[in-house]
Amino acid sequence: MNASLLSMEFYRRPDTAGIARELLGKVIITDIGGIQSSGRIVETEAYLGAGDRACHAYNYRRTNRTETMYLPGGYAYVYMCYGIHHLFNVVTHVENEPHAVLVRAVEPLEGLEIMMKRRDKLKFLPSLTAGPGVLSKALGISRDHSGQSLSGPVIRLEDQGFEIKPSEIIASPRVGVDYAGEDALLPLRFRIKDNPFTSPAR
DNA sequence: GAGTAGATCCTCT
DNA sequence: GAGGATCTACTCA
Repeated sequence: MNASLLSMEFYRRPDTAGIARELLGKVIITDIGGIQSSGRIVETEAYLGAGDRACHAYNYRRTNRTETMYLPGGYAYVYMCYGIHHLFNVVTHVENEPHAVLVRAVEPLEGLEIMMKRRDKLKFLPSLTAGPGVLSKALGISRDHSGQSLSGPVIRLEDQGFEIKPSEIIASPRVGVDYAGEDALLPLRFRIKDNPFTSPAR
């Protein structure tokens, strides 16, 4: 296998939307409690920092929670939503520019058994990792991992040689951001065409 | 198979 | 003290 860790230069470019598109097909590997599990990214969503009203750090709002997004690219930003779901983000751009890419869905590769166990599932179904809340649960990612390096021992992002053709990538507008004016029209959500592990289209 | 309501708790005002 | 980048189960057809 031709696996290579993604470089810091990859994350630290100013083109967050481009990074979100290129993350499709890359592989997330977690090593939690000595057990390894991994999944291929099939759906992402870009958050363009201070100029993006849908982003937590809009207008450079700075709190304990968003502090992680101000790190330079290459770190994990994990936060809790609705009290029960952990959402896994990849921090991009340079230090003090709070851009991030939300990973919305992955296709399981290794550690199927441990993922099913974490999700209390007996069968292998696409819904195991199709959705931002459930994929982090399946991979064992929690709020404790916010600020972790993406080249570190616990969480790694690798290029394992999966090629995604441009014609297989669907870009669509994000939902629920009508108020954001022109930003609402930007196609910042990326998915792999016809992949059963993407979350259902809205 | 599709649509809707409720769960549940951390974070910011 | 209100709300949120969601998921699941239950209802109805």
